[in-house]
Amino acid sequence: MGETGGPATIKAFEERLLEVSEDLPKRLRQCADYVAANKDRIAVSTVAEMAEGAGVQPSAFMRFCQILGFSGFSEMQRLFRDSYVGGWPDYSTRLHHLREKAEGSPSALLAEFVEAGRASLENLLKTIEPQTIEQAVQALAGAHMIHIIGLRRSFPVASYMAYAFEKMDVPAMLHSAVGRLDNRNAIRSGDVLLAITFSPYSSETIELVESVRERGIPVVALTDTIVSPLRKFDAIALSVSEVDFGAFRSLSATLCLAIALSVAVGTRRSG
Amino acid sequence: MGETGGPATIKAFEERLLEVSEDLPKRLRQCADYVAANKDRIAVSTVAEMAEGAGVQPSAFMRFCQILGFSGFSEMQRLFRDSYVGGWPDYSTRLHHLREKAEGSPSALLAEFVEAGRASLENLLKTIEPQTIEQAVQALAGAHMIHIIGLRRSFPVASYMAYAFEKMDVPAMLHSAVGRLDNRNAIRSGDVLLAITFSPYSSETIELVESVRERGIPVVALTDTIVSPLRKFDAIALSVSEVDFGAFRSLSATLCLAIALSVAVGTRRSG
DNA sequence: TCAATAATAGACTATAAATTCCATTTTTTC
DNA sequence: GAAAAAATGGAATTTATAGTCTATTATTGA
Repeated sequence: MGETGGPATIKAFEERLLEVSEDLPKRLRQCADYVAANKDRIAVSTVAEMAEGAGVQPSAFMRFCQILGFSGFSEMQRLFRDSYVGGWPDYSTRLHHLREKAEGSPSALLAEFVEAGRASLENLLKTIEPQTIEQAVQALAGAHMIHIIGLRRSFPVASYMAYAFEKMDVPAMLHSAVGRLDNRNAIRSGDVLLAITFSPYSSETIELVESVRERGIPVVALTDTIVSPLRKFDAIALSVSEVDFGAFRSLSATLCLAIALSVAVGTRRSG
Repeated sequence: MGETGGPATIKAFEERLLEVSEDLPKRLRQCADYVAANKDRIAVSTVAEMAEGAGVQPSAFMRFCQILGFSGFSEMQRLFRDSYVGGWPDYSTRLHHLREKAEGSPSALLAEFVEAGRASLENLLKTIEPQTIEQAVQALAGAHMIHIIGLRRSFPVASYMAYAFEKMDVPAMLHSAVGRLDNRNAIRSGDVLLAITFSPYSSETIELVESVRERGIPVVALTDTIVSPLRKFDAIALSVSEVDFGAFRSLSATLCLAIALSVAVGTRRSG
């Protein structure tokens, strides 16, 4: 195994990866993406594992290693094994460390939000009732068109769901109130409204829900707490309580629920 | 490969090591001493290497592993490898399988996303470098105006940051490409561009970054992995790797970083 | 010192992993 | 739209590595 001209340092490796990954055929690009996102795995995985992770055949992964300039996987792995600095402290130690260190520093802040996010996620699983999601999925999957509304702090959630539905060929429309245009007449019988709102609840959203319910159109709501004003309108309500830190919340749990709901609806429709 | 009763955690391993190493014959004691001092090497070494390090024969090292309660070296190594890649057991493939089977009630799907979100958050803490966030905060806090761009899947993140900045009275402008309006001339000297993009990278974002960098305006980037095209443009890049489900990710980690960054900038400015 | 016991080294075998090769499919080019 | 080139998947092959077995050496106690 003589020296082949592969990258000799992690830095050189990264540069080479960047340089090479410009135009790469499909499978090899998958390798590049997976490797970029999981560099740390190289040292402790087999080709087969890496290949599976990247969603390709082991032979494809081998070719990828060679394109990078190595003689094969083993040589590439050696680079990572040699520069491996293991013994990272575990999550809770790191968290503690970050929190203590320079209170108010950006990374201490990050640690707080990460912790809040984790707590929220845990809580989400505990509080969500399977049958309620099931109802929501059923309603949304049967809709001609899904109308999504969510303003201010809920707008990110609304826009992400709109994106997800679009990707899965589910007919959906985002009511974004751009230019104060009101599209409520686009909501027709057979459609469903998906309303997302958190305290303080936007009046626009509440109003839309109210007017739509009067016309007998089903509403699925993503909201917080059980006292949400949306409860009055007999909607299928999924409530998420997000742990907040300061005035802001990380939205981790909300988005998790949102994306799970979207994917469930998407697969239900095509299935 | 049946379950052998070896230590199941690093902690248990350490206890067992301590307990055992009281009275051990010469060679086995060498093993114990070497392992105690080089626990991190176990994950990336072969028996032969470990044995050489300890100054014993491979077979002696094997016996040592068995005394610790493992079936052999491989089993002991697995403990260290698994704990290194930390609760991130091949989510991409797990979720992939889940989708293929289209099996999975909505709540099972939710559980998967929650689990993926949790792992992503842990990983975020592990990979983010405090000094890079610090740089980003500094750049953003010193800007006259923060211009935010993030399209498609990144749009939720962009819009949430715009919302957060607004709430904290930080001058910020969201470039949303509504109506294909191009606002690039609004970006002036003294401003900073905050670009958010994830694979597949929107060409609009890349182009904007490129044109802005040519004018010498600083760019802070929120992106995934090191192969992101934004790397080329010498931006302050914060990379988050998030587990995805086909085209979707729960964005938990990304939003956590985004909100932490926003709040840090907000307090830095008013402080 | 001698027997009995335990420990060790080194060779041997089984196994798992890396790597290569080629038929098949996909993409490009004319 | 056909021919050429490139990319891919999967099986076959080779190599490296873990794990086992046994003869030899050290250690202990009488």
